[in-house]
Amino acid sequence: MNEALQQLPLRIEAQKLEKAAFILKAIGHPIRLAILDLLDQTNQMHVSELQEKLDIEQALLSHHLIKMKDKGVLLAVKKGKYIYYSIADPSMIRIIDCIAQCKAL
Amino acid sequence: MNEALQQLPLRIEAQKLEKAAFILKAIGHPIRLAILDLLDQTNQMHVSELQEKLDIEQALLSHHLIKMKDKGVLLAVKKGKYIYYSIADPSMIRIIDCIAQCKAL
DNA sequence: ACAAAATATTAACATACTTTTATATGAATG
DNA sequence: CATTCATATAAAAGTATGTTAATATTTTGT
Repeated sequence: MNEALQQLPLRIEAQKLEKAAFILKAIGHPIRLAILDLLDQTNQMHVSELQEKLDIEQALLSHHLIKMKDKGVLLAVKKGKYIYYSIADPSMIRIIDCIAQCKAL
Repeated sequence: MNEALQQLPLRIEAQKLEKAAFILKAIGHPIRLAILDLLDQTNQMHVSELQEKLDIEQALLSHHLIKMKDKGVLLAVKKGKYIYYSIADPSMIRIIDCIAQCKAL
């Protein structure tokens, strides 16, 4: 990203812009938003539970979960057979709430 | 997107998920967030003003503006020589504020 | 140890996004 | 009316993303 953005009269600093864009890109997909919505409600769920709710291919769900985990959006904790996913950062929920309440959508 | 999502116990309905994802994808880029930040502060700006602030290629800026306009994020009004862009929906600003204030970023 | 269940990994493909360079359009001005 | 300024469009190239299908890994129960 452009260096010059560093000295701009933006309310959001360049580094934050990068991070925000990174997060938005990481969650900007219907399946991912659905996952976040479910995890926000239930605190945590394992993959099979999510798969049942979402009714999508196992590999596809796994892919989305891992991508979000890799990008720091989700946490994964293995408990025996299952892997429980949860939302990494509570402030993430505010973005989701914001979307959920956004009348424009 | 998966039909079955329609009957899910999600707080956010399937259609809203699609729209939200669409918007998030449309704004999930550092340059676009910077544009939104500037437009939010100034209400409206024409392309040259934005270009000066952002210091990026004219064609690149034009591309981002038009994409956001096509996706309903921005409005464009031609006044003689200039084209003024503004944020289409005020509730969009809440998402941006949310991002700006998000400590996690 | 074996089979089944839960999840990840890989490869392949299609599609979409970002950027650059070059060119076109249309409005304003001397 | 020719030029300059503001902006868009097009083409090309590189990169990233989403999806499917097939296979592998790990854990559990028998």
